[in-house]
Amino acid sequence: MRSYHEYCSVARALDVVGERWTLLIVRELLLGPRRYNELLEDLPGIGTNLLADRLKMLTEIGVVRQRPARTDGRAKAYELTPFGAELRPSVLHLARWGMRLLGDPPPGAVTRPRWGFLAVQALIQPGSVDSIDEDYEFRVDGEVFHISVRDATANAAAGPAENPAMVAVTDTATFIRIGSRRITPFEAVASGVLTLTGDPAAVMRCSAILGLTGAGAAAVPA
Amino acid sequence: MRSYHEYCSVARALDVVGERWTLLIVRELLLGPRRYNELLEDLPGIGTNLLADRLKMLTEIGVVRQRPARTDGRAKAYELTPFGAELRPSVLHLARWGMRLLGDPPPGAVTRPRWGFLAVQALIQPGSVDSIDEDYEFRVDGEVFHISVRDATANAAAGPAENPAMVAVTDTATFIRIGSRRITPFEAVASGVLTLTGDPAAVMRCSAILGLTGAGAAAVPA
DNA sequence: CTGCATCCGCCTCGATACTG
DNA sequence: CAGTATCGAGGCGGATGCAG
Repeated sequence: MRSYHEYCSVARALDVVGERWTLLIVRELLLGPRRYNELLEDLPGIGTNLLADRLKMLTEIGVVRQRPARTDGRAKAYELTPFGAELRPSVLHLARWGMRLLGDPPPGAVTRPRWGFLAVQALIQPGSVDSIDEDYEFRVDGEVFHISVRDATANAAAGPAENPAMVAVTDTATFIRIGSRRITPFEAVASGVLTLTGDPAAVMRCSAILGLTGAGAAAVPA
Repeated sequence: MRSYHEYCSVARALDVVGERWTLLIVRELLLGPRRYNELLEDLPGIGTNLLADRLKMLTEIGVVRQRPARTDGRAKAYELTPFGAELRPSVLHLARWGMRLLGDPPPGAVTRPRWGFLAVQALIQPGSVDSIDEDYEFRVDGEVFHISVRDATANAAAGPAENPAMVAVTDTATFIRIGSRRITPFEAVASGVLTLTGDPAAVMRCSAILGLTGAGAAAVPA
C-alpha cells in the first residue's frame, strides 16, 4: 500500500482513501450496503481487480466490512463500518464544492439518480432550517427520497415521505443543474422540467434549506 | 486531464483534486501562500514536474492563482482563490478522520509543525465553545499559533496570542498523539512532554473546545 | 451467475538532468 | 529560483479465466 510517508492526519487519510476510485466506493456505500457486482455497475471503468483490491484494503483498515446480503443468505454485501461512515462530512463537502464544477451533462458521462440523493444531503444548510416540522419529497428519474425537518434539523432519507408538504419531480440533469445554481427552481418550473406540488410556503422553506433562494449564485472563477 | 466521466459532483470534485498529491498541495496553501520551491520542500517525493503540472491545472480551473511574493517583487507565490479556499471544510474533516489512523511517528515519516496548526483547526468543535472570550496559545516545535474565542466562536490563527489565558508547549509527535486521543493532555503533562501554563479553568475550556475532555476516545476498529 | 484472480498494454508517476 | 525534458518503474484499465 502506497503512502505519502508524512506524519500528518490529512496525508494519512489520503493514504487510505486518496487513491483512485477509493472515495467513489465510499460514496456508493454511503448510500447503503452494496454487493460487488452492483459496485462494478455503479463505477463504470473501475476494473474488477482494482475494486477487489480496494475493498480488501478498506476492509483490513476497518473502513468497510462484509455482511450477508439481505435478499440472499449466501451472497455478501459490503457496507461501511461506523468509522467509515464518519467520512460522510468529507464526501458531502466535496459534493458541495464539486457542484460548481458541473456544467451540463457531457455526452459520454454516466448519471445515476442515487447521486442526487447525496447532492441533496450536501446542499442542506443547518443554519437555514425553519422550526416547522414537515417533509419534502423528491422524485428524480424514478429515485425517491425525502428531507425530514424535525426540531429545526433537516435530515435526508431514502424512500417516499409520509405526508410531504411539498413534492418535487424532475430528472437528474435538471436536478443537478439546480443544485449547481445554474438555474433556479423557479426557472426550472417555468420551463416545465421541474414540477412542484404542495404548499407554496413549504416550497420556499425547502428552497431556503437547500440554499437556493439567495442571490448567492457564486460562479466558478475564470 | 483524467476524469471519471460521471455526472456527479463528488466525482467531478475528485476529477480536480482527487489525483495524487493534489489535495496535499491544497493543504499547504490552506496555511498561506507558498512559493514553488517551498511546496517542493513541504511535499517530499512529489517530483518537480508533477508539482508544475498540478499547479498549472489548478490555476486553469480557478482553484489556485499566482501573485507576486511579498518579500520579493519579482518572485511569485501561489495561493488559493476564494473558490479553492472553500475546500477547507473537506480537508479539515479529512484531517479529523485521519487522526485516528495516525499511530506513533514511523521512522521514515516526515513531520512539519505547520501541520499541527491544521490539526487544531480540525479538532475545534463549534458546539463545545464556551461563551468566555479568551485566547489559547500553542507552541509546537517552534511553530506558534493560537485559538481565539469571541462570541462563543473559536477561530485558529497563526502567530502568538495577544493575551493568552493558556499556553501549551510541546513537540509535534506529542501534539498529534494528543489530537488522535492516544494520550490525554493530562497524561502528557504528567510525563513531561507537554507544558501548560495559565488559568487551569481556561485549560479545561480549551480542552473541551478541542474535544479532549470526554471519554469519547473512539478507537480504530479492528 | 456472483465474486473475485490473473494477465497484459498503457499511461501516470517519481527521479534525475537540464534550461531560462 | 522556477520550472521543462526525459526515461524507467509501477499503478491502472480492460479482457479473460476460474471457483463456489
